[in-house]
Amino acid sequence: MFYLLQVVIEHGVRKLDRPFSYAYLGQNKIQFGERVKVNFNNRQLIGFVVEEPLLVEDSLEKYQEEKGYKIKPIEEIIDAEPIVDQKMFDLVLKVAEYYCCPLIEVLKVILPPSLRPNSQYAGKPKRSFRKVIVINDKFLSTTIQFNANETKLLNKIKECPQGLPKSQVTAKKSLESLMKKGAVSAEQIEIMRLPEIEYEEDSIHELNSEQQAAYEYLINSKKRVNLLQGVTGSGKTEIYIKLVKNCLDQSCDAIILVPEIALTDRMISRFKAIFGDRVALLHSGLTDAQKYDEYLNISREEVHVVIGARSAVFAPLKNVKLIIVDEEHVSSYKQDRMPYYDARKVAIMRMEQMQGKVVFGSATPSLECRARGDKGVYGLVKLKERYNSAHLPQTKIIDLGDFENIDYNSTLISIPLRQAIERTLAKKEQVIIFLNRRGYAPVYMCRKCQKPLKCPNCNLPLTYHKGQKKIVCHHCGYELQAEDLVCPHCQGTAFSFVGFGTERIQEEIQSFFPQAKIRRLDADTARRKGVYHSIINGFSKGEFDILVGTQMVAKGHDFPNVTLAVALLADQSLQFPSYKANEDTFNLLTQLVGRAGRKDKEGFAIIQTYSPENDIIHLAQSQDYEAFYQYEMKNRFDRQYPPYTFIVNITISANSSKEVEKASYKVKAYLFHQLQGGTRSELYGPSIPYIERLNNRYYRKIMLKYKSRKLVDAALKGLNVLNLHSSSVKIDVDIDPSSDI
DNA sequence: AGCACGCCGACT
DNA sequence: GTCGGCGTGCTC
Repeated sequence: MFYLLQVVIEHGVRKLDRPFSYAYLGQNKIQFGERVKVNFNNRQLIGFVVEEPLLVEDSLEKYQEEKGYKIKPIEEIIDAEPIVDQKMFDLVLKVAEYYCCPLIEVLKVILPPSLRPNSQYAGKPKRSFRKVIVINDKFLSTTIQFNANETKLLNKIKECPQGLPKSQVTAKKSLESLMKKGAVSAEQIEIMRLPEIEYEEDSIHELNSEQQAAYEYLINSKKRVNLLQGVTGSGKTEIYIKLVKNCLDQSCDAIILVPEIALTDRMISRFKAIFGDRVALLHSGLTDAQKYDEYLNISREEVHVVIGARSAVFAPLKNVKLIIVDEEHVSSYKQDRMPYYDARKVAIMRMEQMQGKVVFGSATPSLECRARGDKGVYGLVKLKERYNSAHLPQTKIIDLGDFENIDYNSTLISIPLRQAIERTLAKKEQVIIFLNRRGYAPVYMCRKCQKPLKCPNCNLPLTYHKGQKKIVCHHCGYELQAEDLVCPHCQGTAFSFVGFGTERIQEEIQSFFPQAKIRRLDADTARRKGVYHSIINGFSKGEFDILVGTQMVAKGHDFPNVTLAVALLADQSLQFPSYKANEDTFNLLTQLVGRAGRKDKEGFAIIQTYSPENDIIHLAQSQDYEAFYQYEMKNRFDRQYPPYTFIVNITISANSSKEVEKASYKVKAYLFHQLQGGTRSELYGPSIPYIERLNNRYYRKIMLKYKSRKLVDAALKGLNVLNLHSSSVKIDVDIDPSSDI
């Protein structure tokens, strides 16, 4: 007699993505949803029990003989209780199925690090206990005499309803005698290492009539998914708060997804002020121990609202009936590594399962989302009033190709731009300058042979970092000291740099405005913890005049004294070889321009470009989302990209270019064969991707466009068992990728 | 993923 | 004659 277990093992490999049978012969309870230690192919691994154990009456030997394969007993039960419940597991199954990725990989993302079925984390932070002194209940009904010291300690203990931590007791003698008399005793209590959330006092605001109408629309909508499209400053947060309150009033739970916790502290503060202890915050800044406690805290229904980034969509709340996705258009909701899930899609799956509602909020919704709103697949409600009534800045496009605008002093900081900065500084107002490239110069070139230095692992140009005196690969992190460098082609020792990064811009602007205080915000300066916030807060308080930086400066945060926002080179994101380049550029420029929108002062924005006639740049200039939406939908239709089709990126990689070449043609031939007869799909490639080589691995890409998923599913599943000869070959499947490169 | 098994080349 | 390269197959 034994328990038969179905166990998935920790390796996230397609070939092993199925349950293996194990036996449990012990006397303890073993349940579905617990982790176990198993011996798999002579190695110690962690597995996860995916079915309720089955009691088999036969002996293990007899059963093995019937089945014709060996069934090993498990080594150990890790969890005393299930760590995933049936409902969550059903969601995990759906996600793994939709995204064609191993089940175990999805189990790993939904769990905090120390609960993951992964040997790497074995024995990592668990519960934490502390010894406390508590009053004995029985003692309350008796009368015992105490001396002065004992009474003092007793009163101190009485003040702590949770018990007085033993470490805080200084009068050890008195404690001893109190314990002897039976008045108090020592107990182990579990402590939660949850982080404090800072917030300012606040209460629920009255909704204006437009907000109220939108709120009622969302409450009454019969649609599973609803889009709340509201211009910046229209007060979407107020509506979120009302929706969450309504949800809690019905004893249901809610999840609020935000793109990045760091950019959302105002909203978090409001939620915390209004819902207090019922709110938990999940983010990457927590320690493993905190993540563990937070997971437990949420599972035990101590909280009913969870705010967090992408993975918070899996928060183990038991009765979620509302998921709000703020800034729905942001691409960070899609995970760009295994498992390639999209939190927006998972939110819909989870609410379909729970019969709850999804609310997507955005000022500039993604085309997919808005198109579904227009088609009536999603509900759609708009907010058009700005109730903080900041008006749009005057936006000027500067043609960098026009010699009138450029002089020998700088090719990227045009004459009109310099004048605008000068005017702004003269008024004691602030400037934001955006350039999407960090470092000093993106190309470092030998003067003798004119060849740029390239990364030996990735074959891409190395970026010059002047401050650190280094030449760095931005893709793999490879770096060289800039001093005593020798050209690998011609042995030349003199180098020059081409192009601009934020570091160089900071230097040039400083030379034009020696008196101005300038700070830079990019992945280099924000590397150390807290630097990001100190720069943002410092700029907000007016501690410096000009903020130069990458993407980071365009997002979130309202700087009341910024009246000039500058995109130095708008072409950069426009030229990006992705079908989403237009959409990303429009969003980026719209956001950046919005940074200079002021209530009481006149705001200005400058967009520099070599293509001043470009439609997207003009649409961003006029901040006209509706026009942009119409324009880009036509573009997507003409080129048959989402939302008119679905796409899948299949990336093949191997240790040599020969291997990857061979394997990619094999994959293409296989898929082509499988999709024969299906008229609603098309294959492109194999092509050489933008990053052809990374860390000495070679890459090829195949894109699949489809309208119906039917045949596609079977074809992609077949990749699991496709024989590719060489073991270094990997196939990565990204369903609904965030871009097509 | 990670490991054992097995079949060919170039060494003591 | 043996050591070790990595192609192949298997894991409850």
